[in-house]
Amino acid sequence: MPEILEVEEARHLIETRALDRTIATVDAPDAWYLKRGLTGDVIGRVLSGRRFTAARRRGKLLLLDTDPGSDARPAGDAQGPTLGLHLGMTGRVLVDGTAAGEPLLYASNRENPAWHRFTIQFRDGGRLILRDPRRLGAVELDPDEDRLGVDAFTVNAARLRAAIGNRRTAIKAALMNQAAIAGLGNLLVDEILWRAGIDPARSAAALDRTEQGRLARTISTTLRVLGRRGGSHTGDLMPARHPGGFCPRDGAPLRRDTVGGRTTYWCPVHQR
DNA sequence: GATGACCTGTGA
DNA sequence: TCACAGGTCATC
Repeated sequence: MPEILEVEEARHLIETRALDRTIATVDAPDAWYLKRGLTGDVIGRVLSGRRFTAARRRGKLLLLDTDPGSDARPAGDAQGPTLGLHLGMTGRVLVDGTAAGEPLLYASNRENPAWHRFTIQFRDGGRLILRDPRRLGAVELDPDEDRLGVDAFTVNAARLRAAIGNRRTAIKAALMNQAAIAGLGNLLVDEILWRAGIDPARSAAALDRTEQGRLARTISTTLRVLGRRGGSHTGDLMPARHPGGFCPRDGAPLRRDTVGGRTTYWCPVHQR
């Protein structure tokens, strides 16, 4: 389940393995996967001959900058377009056959070429693949980065207050709103609110200053701790996050509700 | 602001 | 056989 931590792993993989390699061809067999009118022909023409110069990330959106390319193109372009990659729910990036964080898994037979929604073939023979069984990811060109709010890794108390301080919606829904704070998904938000001791259904605007500060620190700490552990699924709440589960902190039966349209596990004893 | 559709693999 | 998972977007 790619949330900000998994996307960051993918970004790092691309940064260390896929920059400065000339693109030969692009294989985009799934037209539905290309957004905003983009076609396989266009993306192939636009990217061939260029190299990725930087791998950036804003929230869950991967941003790959390109160089001007060497072929006949309008002179004076300082750089080429930016490729935007969304991993959706099941998307993973592979560079030369390896995926971020899972060096051995893809050596198994859990590989299906039909899941390769987008492939970049480099002239050196290697390739970057976006593998996505459920097709909820996306590829676009020059995405609008400003549709996303402040990146969750940079949240502090002041930014949190500015982003969601006066929203009337449930705090969980506010934290998952990518236009407010970019990067947090269902699992991370449940873990964060559980750690911070905040009821996910409370109005975001109802949090006082103390709670805002605690929540901001918890977001920061949780991202760093779970990032070191290996991803969104390594949270302390995760093993108990199933029907009949008990709170790992105080042993109370967890509640399972729908908040912000998503399945939510939380502890009615210490989350208030 | 809230809800459902999109899509398909997984597990009960 | 079917509910469920979940990021995002259109629509209510």
